[in-house]
Amino acid sequence: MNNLPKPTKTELAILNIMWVISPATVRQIHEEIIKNGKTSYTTTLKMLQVMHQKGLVIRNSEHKAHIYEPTLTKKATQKQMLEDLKNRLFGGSISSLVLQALGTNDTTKQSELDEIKALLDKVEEKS
Amino acid sequence: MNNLPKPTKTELAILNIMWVISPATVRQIHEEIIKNGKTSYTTTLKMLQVMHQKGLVIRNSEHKAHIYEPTLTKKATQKQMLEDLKNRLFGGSISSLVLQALGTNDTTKQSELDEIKALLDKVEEKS
DNA sequence: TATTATATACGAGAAACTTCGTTAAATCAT
DNA sequence: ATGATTTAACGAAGTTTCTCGTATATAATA
Repeated sequence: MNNLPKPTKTELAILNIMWVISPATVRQIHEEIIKNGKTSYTTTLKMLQVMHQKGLVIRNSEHKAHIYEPTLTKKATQKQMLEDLKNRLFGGSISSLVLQALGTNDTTKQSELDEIKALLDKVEEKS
Repeated sequence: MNNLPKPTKTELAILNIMWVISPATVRQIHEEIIKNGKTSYTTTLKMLQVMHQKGLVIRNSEHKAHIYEPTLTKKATQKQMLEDLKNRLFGGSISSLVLQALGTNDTTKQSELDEIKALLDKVEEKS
């Protein structure tokens, strides 16, 4: 169980960058951000300060340029947000969510299908 | 392709009620809402007015008490929000999302597993 | 050491979301 | 018809989220 708030839209965009390049300075993160659109450096800085305040990222302040890192892994965040969506829109049923997800999609690779099947078998064994 | 904004947290809570009892008046929807927590009637009314403004609900104003209904079905909204989550947190890969969802969960019913498998086979045939 | 560059902190404004009170109109009951 | 009830409309205040400028401190460099 984690206690952290769900990241907002903008926070999630920043986390996505951090999961690739962190640990990183604000400058490094900001360089990535401005590849898709204008933003001030101080905007990025403020976002990270707020995220730190919320506990979404941890930081090392030993040096002048602080080093930031996500508190949760990408996988843990995926789990958290799937859980949230499941509860708020799928009546708490993960299989309902999965069914809808599979039904929606029409371009799943064979290798991925196999992976899903394998996982299904594993889940099945446990019951 | 639909053009509607993603419903906010509170809007989604209202939509969940409407998918069960709509078409419905503000009063009817509000009665459901106050079953879990206090809210003023005018708050519910305002939410519905804003949702109508955004196109999330349609309404019939022939009578004094307007009749509201969601614009999209629950299924269409599920699809929309899964699509959004997929793009923002799963690099656009639905199978990655499904794998994570199945891995997270440990209480899937056998009947649901069978349903998922059947759907997988169907998806597979199309390739 | 003095100047310049780079970083953090902070506050304030803009924008989106949520809540609620007041007003006025329509409907109902007496 | 008159008064009470129910409803919609509206504006405004409270919250959260996002953006940015200014001030200040630290580090680099000339």
